[in-house]
Amino acid sequence: MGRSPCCESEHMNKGAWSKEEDERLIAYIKRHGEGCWRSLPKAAGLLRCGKSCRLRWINYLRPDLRRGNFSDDEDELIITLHSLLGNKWSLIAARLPGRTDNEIKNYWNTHIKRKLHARGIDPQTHRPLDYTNAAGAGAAAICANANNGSKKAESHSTTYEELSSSSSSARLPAAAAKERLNSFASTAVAVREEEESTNNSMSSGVTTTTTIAEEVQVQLINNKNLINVHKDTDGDVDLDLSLCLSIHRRQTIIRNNSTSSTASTELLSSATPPPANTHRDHEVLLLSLGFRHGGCSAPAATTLDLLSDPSSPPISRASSCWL
DNA sequence: AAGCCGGCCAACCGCACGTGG
DNA sequence: TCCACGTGCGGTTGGCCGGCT
Repeated sequence: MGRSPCCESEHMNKGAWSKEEDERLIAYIKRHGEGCWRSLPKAAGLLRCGKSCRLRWINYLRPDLRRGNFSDDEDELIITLHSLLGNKWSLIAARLPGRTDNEIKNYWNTHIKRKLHARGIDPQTHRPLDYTNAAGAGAAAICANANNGSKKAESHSTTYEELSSSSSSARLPAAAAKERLNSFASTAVAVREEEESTNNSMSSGVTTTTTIAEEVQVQLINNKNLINVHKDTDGDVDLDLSLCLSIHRRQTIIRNNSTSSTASTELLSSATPPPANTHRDHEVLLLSLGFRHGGCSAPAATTLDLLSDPSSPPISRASSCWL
């Protein structure tokens, strides 16, 4: 069953790489760039499978790698990101320039786990060890789900009901989440107002449909996309993830250029549309907004609804896994 | 000095995903 | 829609090394 291994040939080298192999690989990639890993070994004259070459390059030979000990700041960042993302090492590595997923994974298993145990914290659940032991099946199920990123099939079935029916400490921090989202929506409005005040005429124009008072609706037409932030009169907030990504980028650009309105305008005009890999960008965006990952990935172009009260009717969308 | 043991980490393995035919 | 293929990801393995007895 399945495909035969890529390196089934008996004539392939395995195990540690020699200096000569490293040099060959580096020289080849310098000349031809990364990619086409399957055909690379033959072209580079290496008796290795493509996977092995890719791994060696990414984890060891890449020039932008940052070797050496992890700093305390990196430790804390890894712990924080792990509490948000679970064992999504590649996502965590993406937030630590120069570090690889493999390196972080190893570091987690050999250092940080012990460090957290010493602090009395369960490294999987990020809860106090005594609490974790007594938390019951509900919380355990959620934590297991949160740390089961690679086994995706069932995680999308997680419902608000399931989350809120588990132990009280595992319940959604609905009020806090709502507050964060409201804050983000307000900032989005501020961005719109700033754009209007600068009276810029960029091609990705801005249209306003309502006032800010009770109902906020921001529509930013960014190249081919429409950004929609909607705040109901009862305080619930909806926003389209793929599109608030653009808002987020605009915010960043504006912050970085707050001293020069001209520069802001120019940069805003060149703001890029959401990338192809929106799935991952949604996760990064939500993290940056302060949301906690609850076990599944945000699907592309979905809408995030936050309910103001845990007693509200359950939602069964995948997006409900963002807490 | 020799043997044992545990930590560390590079590398491997199997599976899932995205894409193109 | 299905399948094959290339690639990426997370879990696991195994060899090396240093400390301890």
